[in-house]
Amino acid sequence: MSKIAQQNSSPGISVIHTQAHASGLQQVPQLVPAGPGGGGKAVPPSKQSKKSSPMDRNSDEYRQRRERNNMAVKKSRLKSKQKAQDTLQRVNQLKEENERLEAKIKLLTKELSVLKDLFLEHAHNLADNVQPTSTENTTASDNAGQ
Amino acid sequence: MSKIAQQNSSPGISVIHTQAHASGLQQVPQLVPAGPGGGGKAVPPSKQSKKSSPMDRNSDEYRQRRERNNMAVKKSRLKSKQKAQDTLQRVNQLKEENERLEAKIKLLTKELSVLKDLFLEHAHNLADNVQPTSTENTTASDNAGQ
DNA sequence: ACCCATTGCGCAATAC
DNA sequence: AGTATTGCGCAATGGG
Repeated sequence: MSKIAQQNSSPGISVIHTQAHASGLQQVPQLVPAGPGGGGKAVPPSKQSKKSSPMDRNSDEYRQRRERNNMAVKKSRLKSKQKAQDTLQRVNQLKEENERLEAKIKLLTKELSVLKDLFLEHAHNLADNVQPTSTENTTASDNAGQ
Repeated sequence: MSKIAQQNSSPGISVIHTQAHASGLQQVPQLVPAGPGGGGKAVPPSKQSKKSSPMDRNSDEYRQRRERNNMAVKKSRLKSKQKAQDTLQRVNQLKEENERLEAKIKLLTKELSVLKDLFLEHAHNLADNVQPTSTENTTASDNAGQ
C-alpha cells in the first residue's frame, strides 16, 4: 500500500488515450442509423445528431468532452477521498474530546461527593447541636441519592 | 443524488459483458505471435505467453480472470462504502455522547456551585455566630473559581 | 442546451 | 496462483 501504478501514459497531462484504455480494443465508429423514429418535435429544430447517435468517437468534441469529464471525475474522487479522511479525523477528535469530558465528569463527581459529605457532617452537627472538632462518622439517615 | 444508472445489462448476475463497456468498442483479438512455441523451461513450465504478450482477450482463462476480478472489485468497493458509512455513523454516535456528557457536566457544575454556596453561607454563619433563618446574600469573599 | 459533479462499472497494475 | 485495492477512463445521470 504505497506505490501507485500509473500504468498508462499520461504522466500528468495530455497524451490522448487513442484507444479504449490501454490495450487492443479497436475503436469502431459504428454510426448507427438510430432513426429517432418519428420524433419530430416542433420546437427544437436541432440536427438530432447529438443524442440519438452514438457520437463519433473520433470527433474532436467528443475527445474534449471526455477529457473534461475525466478531469471532473478525478476532482470528484479526490474530494470524496478528502472528505472521508476528514471524517476519520473527526472521529479521533471527538474521541479525544469525549475522554476529556469524561475525565472532567469524574473530577466533578468526586468534588461533589466530598462537598456533600462535608455538608452532611455539618447538618448532623447542627442537628445534634455539637461542635465540630474531629472527624465524624456519618450515621443513619444517610442517603445522598444519585 | 439518489437513483443509480446501471446502464449496461447485468441486472444482478451473469450476462458476460461481451464488449468493452456498453458501446461501440469492438474487441479485436489481436493475437500477437505469442506462439506458445516450445516453451520448455524445466521448473516453471509457463509458455512465456503470460507476461510478455498482451494475453489473448478471447482466452477462456482471461475472461475467467476478469470476471473474478470484477467480483472482487465490486466486493471491495461495497466494503469500502460500508466502512465509510460506519465511520459517519460513528461520528454521530460520538457527537451524541458528547452532548450527553456536556449536559452532565453542566448539571454537576451547577450542583457543585449550589453546594459551595451553601457551604460558604454556613461558614459565614459559623464565623459570625449567627443562626441561619432567612435567605442570605452571598457577599464578599465569594469566588467559586472554575 | 451546456457544463460540471457523481456514481456504477470494467480493466489493468499492484499489493498482499 | 488467487483475492483485495487502487488509479483510471467511460457512460449515464443528477443538478445547476
